[in-house]
Amino acid sequence: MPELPEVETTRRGIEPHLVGRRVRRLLLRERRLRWPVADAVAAGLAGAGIDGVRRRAKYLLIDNARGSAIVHLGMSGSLRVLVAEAPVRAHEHWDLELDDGHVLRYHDPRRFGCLLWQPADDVHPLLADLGPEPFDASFDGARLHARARGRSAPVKHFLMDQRIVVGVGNIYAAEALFRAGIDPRRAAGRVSATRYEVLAQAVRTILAHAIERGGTTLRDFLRPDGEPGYFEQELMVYGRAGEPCRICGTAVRTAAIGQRSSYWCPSCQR
DNA sequence: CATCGGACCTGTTAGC
DNA sequence: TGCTAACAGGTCCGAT
Repeated sequence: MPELPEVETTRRGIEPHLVGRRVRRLLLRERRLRWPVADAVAAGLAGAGIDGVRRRAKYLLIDNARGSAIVHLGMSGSLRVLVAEAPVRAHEHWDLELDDGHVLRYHDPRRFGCLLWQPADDVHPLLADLGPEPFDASFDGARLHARARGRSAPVKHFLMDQRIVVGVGNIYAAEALFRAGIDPRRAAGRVSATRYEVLAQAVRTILAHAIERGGTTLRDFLRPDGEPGYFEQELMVYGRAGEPCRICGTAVRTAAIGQRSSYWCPSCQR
């Protein structure tokens, strides 16, 4: 589910409810997420005031003076702010109980997400090798072109590599490559510097627009207020196999690229 | 180092 | 209508 726009939408939704609040405790119903939830997380959070809610790549960081809780939503995770009495549904694996009677509740049927603890002044290994944020100045076509040199893997796969640039997953890789007019199967090393400049801008444009729309809801993504995201209505190729390209009318193609389903317009993308 | 396949899970949908 | 297989937004890890 969640790529950068969904995670950022989640961050913006929960931040005003969390910052300045004190955590009563972490209520864990199921520790078996991507990695077992360590006792250090509850110990790090309990009793401390929340200073901020940040996003790095597709990770959310809930900060206090002792460190940060790291949340990843995996494929099917979502967070909502609810009153503490709200009935618990299936797959709601933990609650962060706040001092104002609300809880931050985590829902994740597939349990590919995680909840980790990062002590202050420490960088968790998962965050150590991440590439630049798409909206940072260090992300540009020149960097993409340089890193792609000699790579034979498809450019779509390259764009989804979080060491190259963070936040781009299967949906937005397809959409950005469509916008840039690049065939997703093309070898990363065989895309020109000029076209990488176009692609970098396309990534920023697509992600920014998706954030404005509250992300993409395909099946179960919900914003923290329970509303779906509305970017699905604006998808140009993702999930549109056989349907006419919105630009030229050619049937949108689909095929697996690196084990992931991909969609593109064979006429607009070369 | 780059690339590939498998692994982790459950729910929904497509196809017979 | 019912059963089964395929597939789903992520990404780590080990083998090659």
